[in-house]
Amino acid sequence: MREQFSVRWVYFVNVFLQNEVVLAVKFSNKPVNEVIRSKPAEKLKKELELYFSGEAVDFSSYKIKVQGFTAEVLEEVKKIPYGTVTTYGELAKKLSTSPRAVGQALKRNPAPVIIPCHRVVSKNGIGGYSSGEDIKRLLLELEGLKLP
DNA sequence: GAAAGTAAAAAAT
DNA sequence: ATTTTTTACTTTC
Repeated sequence: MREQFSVRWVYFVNVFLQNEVVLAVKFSNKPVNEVIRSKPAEKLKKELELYFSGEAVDFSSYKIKVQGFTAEVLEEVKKIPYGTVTTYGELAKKLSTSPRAVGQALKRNPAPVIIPCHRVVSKNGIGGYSSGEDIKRLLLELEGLKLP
């Protein structure tokens, strides 16, 4: 049983769900046709709309479809509070791994925004982003951060 | 199993 | 300020 919907922002943010587990989040310039059946999906859509209007919303209770090392990294990422950033190196220290491995895991993150991987930046610079660095910047600005 | 590719960082130059 | 290791994990032979 699949559910999906779009939220309008700079782009359309398309969300795909299955059994209350987030399968994927994608940015595109076209919306998907909406299929919502469950309450949690409806709630998530409202929370996303709030988030994109500039409110501090916490998505850390949502489940994402990932396993293994990637899941461990994403668990840590979910703990980063709204409006703050951390570095690949610091995450690596917590997980006793290397910054590069952290980057690998974040690249494989299927659900940007819900997993706030845009709050992980490089030590001197912004770092990369799977949906484009420009989107990463916009997300950080939305959370009230100033970038050099 | 080995080799190459990463959204990085530290060390050396 | 640029280049060169070092690094741990995945992906692909």
